Amino acid sequence: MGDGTLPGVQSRSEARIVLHVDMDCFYASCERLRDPSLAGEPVVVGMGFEPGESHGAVATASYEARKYGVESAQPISQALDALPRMADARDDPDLDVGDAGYYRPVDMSFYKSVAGEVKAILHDVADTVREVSVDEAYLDVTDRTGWETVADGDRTLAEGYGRYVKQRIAREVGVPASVGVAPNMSTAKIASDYDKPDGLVVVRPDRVRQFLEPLPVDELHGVGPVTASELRSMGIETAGDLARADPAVLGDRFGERGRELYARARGDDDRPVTPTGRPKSLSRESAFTEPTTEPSRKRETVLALAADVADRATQRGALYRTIGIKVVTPPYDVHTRANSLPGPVDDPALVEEVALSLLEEFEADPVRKLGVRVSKLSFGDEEQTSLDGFAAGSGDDEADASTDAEPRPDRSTPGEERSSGQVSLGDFGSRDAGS
DNA sequence: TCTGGGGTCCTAGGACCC
DNA sequence: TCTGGGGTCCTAGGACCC
Repeated sequence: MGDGTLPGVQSRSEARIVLHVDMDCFYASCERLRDPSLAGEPVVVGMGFEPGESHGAVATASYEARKYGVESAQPISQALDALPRMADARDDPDLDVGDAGYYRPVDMSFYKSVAGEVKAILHDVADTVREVSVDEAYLDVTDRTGWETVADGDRTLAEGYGRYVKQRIAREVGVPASVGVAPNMSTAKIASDYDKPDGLVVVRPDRVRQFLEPLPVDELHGVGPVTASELRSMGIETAGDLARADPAVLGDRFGERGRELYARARGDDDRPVTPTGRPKSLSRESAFTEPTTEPSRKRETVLALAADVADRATQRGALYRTIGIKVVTPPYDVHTRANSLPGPVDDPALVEEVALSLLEEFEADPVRKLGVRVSKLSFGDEEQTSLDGFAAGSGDDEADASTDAEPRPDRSTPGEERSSGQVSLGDFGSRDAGS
């Protein structure tokens, strides 16, 4: 440990510097941004909070609301039991206004606009930014700062940089963030979570192992309830236990993931921070208030979801090669069905048709939730692996690189004459439809 | 925990090909 | 109808994450 105690000096290290930026209860913070009177109040944001709706779940709870036991993913009914609506508390003499909260419906487009301001800062402070979700990103700032300790002893330049990023977000956007700084992604992720909200946790390269050592396994990214309880049954409670376990045994038990977890627990993670990529799939789903058997309701729902997904794909310039559905039957059995096409298309009518035909199998089943998904996406500006000799512009395809907003202009009228310019679809879906 | 919505990655078995 | 191996694609399901 006797490194770099000289004033402002180099303990020269090749270690990377990765920041994980995690916005604190982001949706609630956004709500406070447009309604400052919510500052310091319990705020709950979720689906199903519109007047007249009674099912849905919590997307985000402010830390004040969490004190009452409100958690994200909690059913709305439970949240309301733990923390009544302010409006109800005012009307009801039995309820205490001091123990009530503010409920807001999710307003994604607003949150995205706030997130856009945050992202602009992130791209300004880092060369490489990987956005994981609307409220979370990894940054590689190796070239912008260093692991050198500064004069007063224990602090590093990297810590100052992390503080700077946090403060810029707070000052310029007005929302709090927690930042983790570490030599790799998995440790940075844990660090940002370590002192939420409004945290700044720095894990120097020489302290990674001791930082991870005492953490319960389920705080590792990638360890959920199933893996955690299996690990515990093996006597592995902490990251330290995991780091000392036999990697071969972990490999046998959990496959590739086991070996990966072992490495992460030891602080070994050399995944580079790669820029945010294209989506791999697009989906839309919705739940019924209660399970339904009615075939017509199911079909209508699937049609609406299909139209929605296809529309989003079109807007994002995505072509899809696989169309699938998801059917959740009571108690909570998830079934998926999918069909792949001979080549990528942008064809809303086909999404509806395929989704409906896949649904037929569940005609008689009670269903609590339905979803439609398109996957195997490709994008207009990518190199088009030309399908069965169709060669979308054989010879000179760099010419249409500019048409990325409208990848396949030939596809116009949904319904009639499909596959005019696209790959021929053959008798898609006739697999179980007979003939 | 009686469970919302949008994603990612991994695995396993089968079809099919050489 | 005993049988080899290697590779790819597809589908379904599972675990996990925010």
